[in-house]
This record gives sequence, structure tokens and C-alpha cells, in this order.
Amino acid sequence: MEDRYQMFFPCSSSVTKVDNSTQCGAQPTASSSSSHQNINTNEAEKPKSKMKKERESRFSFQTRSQVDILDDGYRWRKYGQKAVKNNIFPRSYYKCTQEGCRVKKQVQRLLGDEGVVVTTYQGVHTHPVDKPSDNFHHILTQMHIFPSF
DNA sequence: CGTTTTTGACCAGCGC
DNA sequence: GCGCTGGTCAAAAACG
Repeated sequence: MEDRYQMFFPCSSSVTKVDNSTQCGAQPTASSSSSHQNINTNEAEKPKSKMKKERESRFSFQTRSQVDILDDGYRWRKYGQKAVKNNIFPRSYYKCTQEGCRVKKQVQRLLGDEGVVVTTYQGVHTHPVDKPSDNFHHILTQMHIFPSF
């Protein structure tokens, strides 16, 4: 029964740019650590120009599921959890454990609809899935991937 | 014993 | 400039 994961896009196209207080989709802010690196000793590249580091493709979708972690075939390591405003449910941050694969994803439940899980992917996988999952494959056919714009 | 989760601290961007 | 919000790091705990 693939009814366990029911897809619906209230505002699928609005993933491009939404306000921070938009309830439709509850998009996270697009401020990933941008153009500045850590406090490493090597500063070989100095981005003097103001280049915005928003090249990571992001797309989010919502699923009606009992569990937060959807089995998409990849292996994820949780690296953070933060409580966001206007939402009693915390947001979880995951990273792909595959070496060289810097794909991240965020998972949070939607306020008001406890059964709805908002999953946001960031980046593209460099390796194929380890374990195929039928339920998620059905979702992949309906997803719209937004490349860097 | 290796890997993942948990949790607080830290940091950066944005608004006021 | 300060405070708030969100994202990541890292150390220890938890799990197999």
C-alpha cells in the first residue's frame, strides 16, 4: 500500500523564494554558510567579490507519514536539531554519510498537521542508492529538482 | 568497539 | 550595534 506516503504540493513552485514567515511549505531560510570559510590557516582563495553561495540545488516536498525519517535508500547521519519559531516541532538536520557526498537534508513536521512531514534536500548525490526503496521511488517520479539558478 | 544520536555552544546573517 | 533566529560543530552518551 503506497498510501502511507501521500504526496501533495500546496506550493511546490514556491520553493524558489519565499518569505521567512510563510506558512505555505514552511521553507527554511536559504542562508547556508556562505562565502566565508572556517578559521583555517589556508586562505588560498579570498572571495573578495560578493558572490552568493546559493548554488546548492534545493527542493522540498511534503509527505503524510507516520515516521520522520523516510527511507530513501541513502544513509544519513544526524548532525543537529534546532527548534524553529512558529513551530512546536523541532527541525532535524541530516547529512549523507557517503564520503565526498555533501548532500544535506532537513526534516520537520508541519504545525497544525502533525501527520505531515516536510523534507528538504540540498545538493545532489554523487553515488547511487545503496538500498532501493519502492515507496520513495514513487515519490521521486513526482519531485521537481531545482538546479542552481 | 565503531558508528550514530543527542545536546549545548558557537557563529553568521538579518532586522530593528 | 545589539539581539534574535537559524545552521553547524563537537564532545559525550547511546546503541548495535
